[in-house]
Amino acid sequence: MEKLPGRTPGKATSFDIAYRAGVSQPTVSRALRGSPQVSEETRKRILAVAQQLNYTVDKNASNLRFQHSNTLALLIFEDPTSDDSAINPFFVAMLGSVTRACAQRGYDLLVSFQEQAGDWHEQYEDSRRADGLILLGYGDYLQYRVRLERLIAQGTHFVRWGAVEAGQPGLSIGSDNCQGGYDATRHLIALGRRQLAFIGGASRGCPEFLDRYSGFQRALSEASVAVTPELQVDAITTEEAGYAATEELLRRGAPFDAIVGASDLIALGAMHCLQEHHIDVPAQVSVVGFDDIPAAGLANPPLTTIAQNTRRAGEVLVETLLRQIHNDPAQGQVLPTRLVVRRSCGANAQCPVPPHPAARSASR
Amino acid sequence: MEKLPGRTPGKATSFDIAYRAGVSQPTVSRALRGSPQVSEETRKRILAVAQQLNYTVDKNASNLRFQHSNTLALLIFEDPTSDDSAINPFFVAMLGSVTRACAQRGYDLLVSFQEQAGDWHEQYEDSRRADGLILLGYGDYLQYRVRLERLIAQGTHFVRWGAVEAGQPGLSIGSDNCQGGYDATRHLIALGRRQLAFIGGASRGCPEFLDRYSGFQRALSEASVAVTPELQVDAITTEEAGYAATEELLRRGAPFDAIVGASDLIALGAMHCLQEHHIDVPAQVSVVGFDDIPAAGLANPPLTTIAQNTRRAGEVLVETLLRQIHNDPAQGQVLPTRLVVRRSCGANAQCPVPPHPAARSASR
DNA sequence: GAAGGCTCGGCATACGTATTCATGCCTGTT
DNA sequence: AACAGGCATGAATACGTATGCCGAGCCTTC
Repeated sequence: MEKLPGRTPGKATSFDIAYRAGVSQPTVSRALRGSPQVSEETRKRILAVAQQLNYTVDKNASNLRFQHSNTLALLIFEDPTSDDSAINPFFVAMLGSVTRACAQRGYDLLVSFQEQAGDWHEQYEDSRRADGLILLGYGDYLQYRVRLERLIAQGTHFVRWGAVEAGQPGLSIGSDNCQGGYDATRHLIALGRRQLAFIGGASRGCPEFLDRYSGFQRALSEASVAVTPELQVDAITTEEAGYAATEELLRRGAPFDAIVGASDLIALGAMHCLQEHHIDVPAQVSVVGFDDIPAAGLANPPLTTIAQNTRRAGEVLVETLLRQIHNDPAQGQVLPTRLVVRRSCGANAQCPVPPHPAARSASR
Repeated sequence: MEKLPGRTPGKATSFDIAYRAGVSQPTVSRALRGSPQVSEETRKRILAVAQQLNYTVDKNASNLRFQHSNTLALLIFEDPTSDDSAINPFFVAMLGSVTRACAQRGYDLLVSFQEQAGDWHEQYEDSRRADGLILLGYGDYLQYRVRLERLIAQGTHFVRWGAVEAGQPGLSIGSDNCQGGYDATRHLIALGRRQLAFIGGASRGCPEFLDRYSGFQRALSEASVAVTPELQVDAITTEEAGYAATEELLRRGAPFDAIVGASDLIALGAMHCLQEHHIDVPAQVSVVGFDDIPAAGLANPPLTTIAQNTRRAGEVLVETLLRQIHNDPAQGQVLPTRLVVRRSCGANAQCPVPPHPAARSASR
């Protein structure tokens, strides 16, 4: 069945090029893919025609032939906030980083928000649609464990962002949350704070928060500072939760001179609550967060925080996933964090309030 | 060529299902797609086998057959900031909204950041990879005009987010920037401010900013307030630029009691600069932004701003694009904005400082 | 001068799905 | 009883690309 010579109304195919260039379709394919089997002269002729016709390879056909999609899928698991603008800023940074890492390697990126209630059926579809999956979620993965094992049983390639734990199915990439929590706490202790509160998940399931808390604990015990149970409050990672948790803290009445937030959103909420109660940050209470989201630097005072290396994280996630896809040896990785000192902790104080090392108590 | 009965190591195909169910491949396809031509009994048998084998339709083959991809592409044009975390938060909200709108309609979403220097070649590829394109960019599109016209000539379906202007190639969806600028300015005037500064693009090319500025101008002239050239400063939409522009404003020495920022990032930068110079917001200077990014509500004081309806925007973008793809009549749209009053303007002041209507001058 | 190697390009085919056309069976009607 | 007609399904094919295999020239070499 020979292709008609007339300019097809739709997109040009390799048959159209072949006809115009006076060669066969396979030769066109070979020429465009740079096969050495095609003479330079023929190749040039074909390329000229292809350019003239604005030809591009049909990805669907190409993918079908190659049996892969040249696409990765980023699945973002998030609590159903119902408000679009409330996407966790940290995820956003990851999204940007993953996108660029994919582009660098010539992969397309499919993005999908997985409402927690969402049927995992989509994942299966995605698994045919993409060569591999990147799972991004702050929350605890325990509820997804069944899904993960199903993915593995199905032979789907995937990597997971989150706490790196033994016994978790699949490969995990994550920040060193424990060390981060430790660094943040040590910094506060070095500034003379002795009554430290921790907001966000001393007892909740989210593994990242647990790790950060354990770093917090370690720093305290190393400095021989007592851990006060009244100064531990749970919170999910929203500003509102941080605000509410801080009110709870104030209600309890135990004095504190520093707050470690398990995330920046929590820390920002805490800062607002304190300011609302006319408690000066950092003069009376130091605040430190975790993540280094954009809003952290924009806050007043700018928030001291533990930065996660999102750029590197995206690269490692993509690279690890690709190794897995290509059946190269791959393994989980723990990424270092970095303390970013701004003003909310009381160090670097360009504001008129010097960081007095003396212990303070929170006034109501 | 009959498919071998053995369990193929890779993914199950419709032939595998057919063999197990004792029917032919076309019947499987028909059954799964819900064709009335297949008897209920046969359908049930086929569905059972399909489920048992974890079968899903191969999207590449399906798309090839259907001649479409069931996928939309979101192209984000952004100044090369080199820092991933610096993705414009407004775009992020749009991304979330577009993602959900796509998911609702059963479309996949491909996301790609187009560095300004990036070769538009990618777009062509995308155009085969996706059924349509959503173009998202704050900047001025003039430099892309050639590209846009090329897209049209190529018959590519696309919609553009941005200022809705006559003469722009293609369909545009955008907020009513002019009205937004007007509302923000009127609000400040109603609060008694009379020396209003505008930061961000009175003269630059970005059409959105120009529209916002023209609304600013209209509000001033309606209230018979003079427009002071010394109080207009250009800035791109980053916090640093807003900060720098405000310093320039202070350097010029002309008194002002309010600042309209062409975007929230600019307004936040301005606020920081003022606070750095010990100028109280809102007591001495009111500040209003535009976009209502998450950081606006988190700032101190919380930023009064003009909110764009990102949720609706995503829906309209997707819907319009799909209409275009299906050759239904479609047209550009202007979306209403909404004034969100927080504290940075001086209204709603729960802080001890009442909004004195008396004119103030900025101290250095 | 003939044989072998090398270069280049065409033929056939496969990837997995969805539709058009053809076929056989069953039912109902005169 | 014979035929029309509807119904369920199978056979064939198309979507566009990429590659194994083979054949046709051409050059080299003894």
